[in-house]
Amino acid sequence: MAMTGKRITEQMLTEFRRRCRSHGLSITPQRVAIYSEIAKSREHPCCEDVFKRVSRTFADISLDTVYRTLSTFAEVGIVNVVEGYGEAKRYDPDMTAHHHFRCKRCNTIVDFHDKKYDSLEVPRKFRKGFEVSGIRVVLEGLCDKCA
Amino acid sequence: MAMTGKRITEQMLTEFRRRCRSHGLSITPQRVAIYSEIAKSREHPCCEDVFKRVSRTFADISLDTVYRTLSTFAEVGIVNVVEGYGEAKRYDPDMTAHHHFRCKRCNTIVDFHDKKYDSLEVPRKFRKGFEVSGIRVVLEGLCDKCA
DNA sequence: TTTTCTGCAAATCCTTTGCATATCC
DNA sequence: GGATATGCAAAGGATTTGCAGAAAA
Repeated sequence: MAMTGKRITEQMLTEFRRRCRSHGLSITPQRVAIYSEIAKSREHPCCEDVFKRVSRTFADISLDTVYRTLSTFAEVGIVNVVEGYGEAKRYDPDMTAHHHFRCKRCNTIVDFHDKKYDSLEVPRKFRKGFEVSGIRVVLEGLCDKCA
Repeated sequence: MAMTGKRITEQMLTEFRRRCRSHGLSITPQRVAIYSEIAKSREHPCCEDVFKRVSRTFADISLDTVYRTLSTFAEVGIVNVVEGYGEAKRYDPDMTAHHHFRCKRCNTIVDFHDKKYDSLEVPRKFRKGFEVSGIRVVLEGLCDKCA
């Protein structure tokens, strides 16, 4: 069962362009290529990973464009930065509520959905004064390959 | 209500020494100083933070000793690396199960305990093959000062 | 006395920045 | 044409590493 990429649809691209416009971002071939690559991914790639993949079809894209672009995408809410533990920053194209399992050994992050986890209440302590915009459960341990 | 440091007890130091021994680590004044400082902390300091504080009483400790030491402590389970989003690595002396609130603006991390969160079940998907050793809920948003 | 640590300096890795040119709107 | 993005090269911050001397077991 290989890790297969997600399929990217025309609607996703349309929505992407809409989002860029609404934030005053120009739509460049580099951005489309980077978006397409990250949107297809499942393993929360870092900039270097994305750069390598985009390079296959966009030979003269530069690494710093990838850094800049993913950083911009994160700012405007096209992607998320995933929680990390000191290594290179990794990005997640899935903006819907979901949770993570992280393997301590190989650093794989597995996304998963779980109704119970989604319905967790914000503890009383954070209901006044604080503004909680997201809840994520992070499981930590060894994945099936490493265990 | 200022952020006050935790008190460090003789038992904690004893336990710290025991742990070092059991992992074959020598007990050096630098390690004791670093341990004492991180054990007192509440704000998940980075290496630089710890270095500054330890330097006050241990003038000629070097920054890379702090890097090496905290990294070693994390390996043997004396401290944890907290989830981060691209900034400097931060450490947490609290090894008991607990959860985090993270402020997106000022990066403050607030520890909290919650019975309900502690009793979350591991989803079926991760019960076979995987080894889940920890569950942490991370709330994200704006803290009372930033909101 | 043997092993392990520390401090120093240099190296490395990841990421950001300044600037001139090219591209988008 | 004016604003914005890109590529390149250089800078920056965080972290690691090699090594010789110092301290711990």
